[in-house]
Amino acid sequence: MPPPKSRTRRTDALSREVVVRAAVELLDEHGERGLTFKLLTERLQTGAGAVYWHVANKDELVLMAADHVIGAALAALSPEPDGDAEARMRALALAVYDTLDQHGWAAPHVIAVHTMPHTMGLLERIGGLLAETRLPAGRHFTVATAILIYLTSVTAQDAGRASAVEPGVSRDGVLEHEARQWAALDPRAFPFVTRIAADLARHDDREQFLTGLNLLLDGLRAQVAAEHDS
Amino acid sequence: MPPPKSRTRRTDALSREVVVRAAVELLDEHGERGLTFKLLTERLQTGAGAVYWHVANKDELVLMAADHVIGAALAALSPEPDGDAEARMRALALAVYDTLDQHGWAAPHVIAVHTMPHTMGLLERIGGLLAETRLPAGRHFTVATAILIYLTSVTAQDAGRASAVEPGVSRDGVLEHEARQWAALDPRAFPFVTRIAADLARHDDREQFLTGLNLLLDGLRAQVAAEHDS
DNA sequence: CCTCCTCTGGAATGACGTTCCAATGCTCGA
DNA sequence: TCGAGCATTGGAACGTCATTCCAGAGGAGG
Repeated sequence: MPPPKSRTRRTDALSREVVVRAAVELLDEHGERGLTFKLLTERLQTGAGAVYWHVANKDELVLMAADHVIGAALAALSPEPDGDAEARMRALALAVYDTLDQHGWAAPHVIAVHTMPHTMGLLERIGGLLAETRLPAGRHFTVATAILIYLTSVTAQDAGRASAVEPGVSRDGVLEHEARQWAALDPRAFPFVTRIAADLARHDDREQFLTGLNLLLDGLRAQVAAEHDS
Repeated sequence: MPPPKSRTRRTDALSREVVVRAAVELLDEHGERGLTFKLLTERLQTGAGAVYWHVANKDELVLMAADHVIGAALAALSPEPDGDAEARMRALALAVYDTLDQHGWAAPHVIAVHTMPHTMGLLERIGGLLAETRLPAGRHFTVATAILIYLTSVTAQDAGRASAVEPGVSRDGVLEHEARQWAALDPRAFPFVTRIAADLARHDDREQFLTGLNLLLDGLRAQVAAEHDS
């Protein structure tokens, strides 16, 4: 135990890294709303001023925490799996999906700024796979960002449902309730929504993510083929 | 002018509708962070208690404001345009994109809950167009929600960049700064990102949205064709 | 040993969302 | 026409939070 009371320099030095890691822990435990400087300083056994010496403000802290999570996901993935570019794209996307699903607060922040180091690493991975296809280079930017956006935002959507309200209701509970609302609509005004209400209650988030991703990848393949024909 | 001072019932009655409309105004003017009950009660010439009589809390208010915006966008679109289902899908998506682009705060909330009345209206429109294609009914739910999610989340991304910091920097300024950061990376570690850095500065959000949407629609057409072959 | 400079802890501040409550006038039955 | 009850209002009060401020403590370098 380091000297406990005196207003002195600590041996277990504070640092950006330490603060961010503690923030990730608290975000995982309590969600974005539950991350407060009170909790953070308690866990770090320090005061607000010390934390503010290392990070500019709460926004920046959350941003760095989200980037930290993406970095961990990419690091855990390092050995490139086998298969063609499309299969590896799917594997990459699913790995990131699973990570963001575990850290429900992170997804909305991943693409908030384009210059977070690990977000750029993720985009680099996507782009590297894209470069293996015969998609014209002029479209690489658009397609890569479309995939990145789809990935992060669908996850944000799924995770938001999971952690919307703290305890009491499960993800399934929310879905069932929403599905009942859909089913109760007037079928003449809402023929489509009433028809698919059951699908909402039954669907699996991860599987649906994959279906949408396949839609994107099929579109990509179709565009490559069309380009090649003409 | 109604009686100005006495703590009395007003002739220009408060109502959910009035409160939500005022909230939309303030959100447009000051963004989500700038919407406070102080500003709201000042504009409505009332007190906090009166507002809380009509809405449960700030979260619900923002949700209703976002739904209000979607409702306005759908209403302005009512006459169905010509063309096949795919063309009309594009027109619908672009109209909603433009509306959400004008109300930068709204997009993240549109799909936060599946039971907002006008969100369901939007899904109904998408589904109606989907039903005209030969996509098997079993996939309608997944594809429709994939399109809805793409629509709202790309808009959220674009709008976030526009209104991230209040004044001082334009959308172009942010993009240019981000592009410079990309270009400054080590090309050996980030061959892809450095190569497309110029595209980031040059790209048009709306056009890119359309490209991604076309990717989805091409994928849809390819899947329909494949289904029909087998 | 003295002097910056880095880093720390906690007190103080101001803004905000939300709750509470006394007061008011409309509505409706008598 | 009158009174009771109820929907509605305005604002004061409260607790929480992010952020700022500051007085100091150690280490590094002269």
